[in-house]
Amino acid sequence: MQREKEQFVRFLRNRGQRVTAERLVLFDEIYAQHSHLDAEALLDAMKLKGRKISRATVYRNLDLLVECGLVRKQRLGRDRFVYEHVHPGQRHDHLVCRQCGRIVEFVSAGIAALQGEICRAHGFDSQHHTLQILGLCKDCSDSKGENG
Amino acid sequence: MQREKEQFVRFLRNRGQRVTAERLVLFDEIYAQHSHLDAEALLDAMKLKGRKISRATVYRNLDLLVECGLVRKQRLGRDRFVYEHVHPGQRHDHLVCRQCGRIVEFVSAGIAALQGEICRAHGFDSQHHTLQILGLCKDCSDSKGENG
DNA sequence: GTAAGTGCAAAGTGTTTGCATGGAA
DNA sequence: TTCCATGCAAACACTTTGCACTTAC
Repeated sequence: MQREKEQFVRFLRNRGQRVTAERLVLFDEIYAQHSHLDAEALLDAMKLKGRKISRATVYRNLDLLVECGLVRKQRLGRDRFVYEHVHPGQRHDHLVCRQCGRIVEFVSAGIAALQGEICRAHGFDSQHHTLQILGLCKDCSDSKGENG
Repeated sequence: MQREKEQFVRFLRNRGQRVTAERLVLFDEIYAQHSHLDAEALLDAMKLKGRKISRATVYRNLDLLVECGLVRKQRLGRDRFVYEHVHPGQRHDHLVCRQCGRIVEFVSAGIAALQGEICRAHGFDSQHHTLQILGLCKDCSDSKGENG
């Protein structure tokens, strides 16, 4: 995380952008949490810490982190964008529970191979992929079985 | 398509819902086009045919077709939902060009296997998946090479 | 000191909803 | 005749933007 923070600061300096307290605090929060955050959750987390940051600043800086390559922005089932810090090397995808919204990460070597193969076949120059598997997590499908 | 239309009509009757001119026209349009439509495109297509249908009706009936299982609703790269009629049997995924927005379908047997495997490993009861590969299509990456 | 960042509120975008009117069964 | 469907406009949820004030450099 220290390495990533330095990367972020370097990125800002290179572009003549400023290293503000808000940016650092947001960075810390995103890296402190392992989970998948949306703007609202981030806003709440900031408020809890007594560090109120405006919604606009949250959105603006999330985009900045995405540009920097440190954060990934995706829609996972919901209407909102979900942000997660990029794990070095470890490319993962998501299982999303339609009932409770739980998001589980998984890593599968097979997908990278598949992606390459498909792109070759269609003359695509692929940058990345998004794979979501939607369904019911264990807890939800168990409790569904009990009621039904 | 005739078979699907009958399925739709049966679906409506079973639920005590009505077979309206708007519903049939929308159905026809979605099945006439092979492409991936958003609500706006559908609205425009209707207008072009001199058959004006309100935005609300378009959205309401797209949802109905999704419930009926004849239409798939997804976000593909863009902010809008994209709708496509379901091809019988042929499960496919999408390549999305980030430059021009072109959407190319592909079928890969490997993904279904992967999906099953991953769900088993995580105790998930999977309903379906969405795989998007984002990148540059051949035309866009060629013209990029020329300019750069 | 100067340009970039922030907060606020207003504007955008895409989608959904409430309600009066119209139309299928 | 009865309700469901439609159209319209207003409401919605999330995100972006304009502008005056603040602050990093």
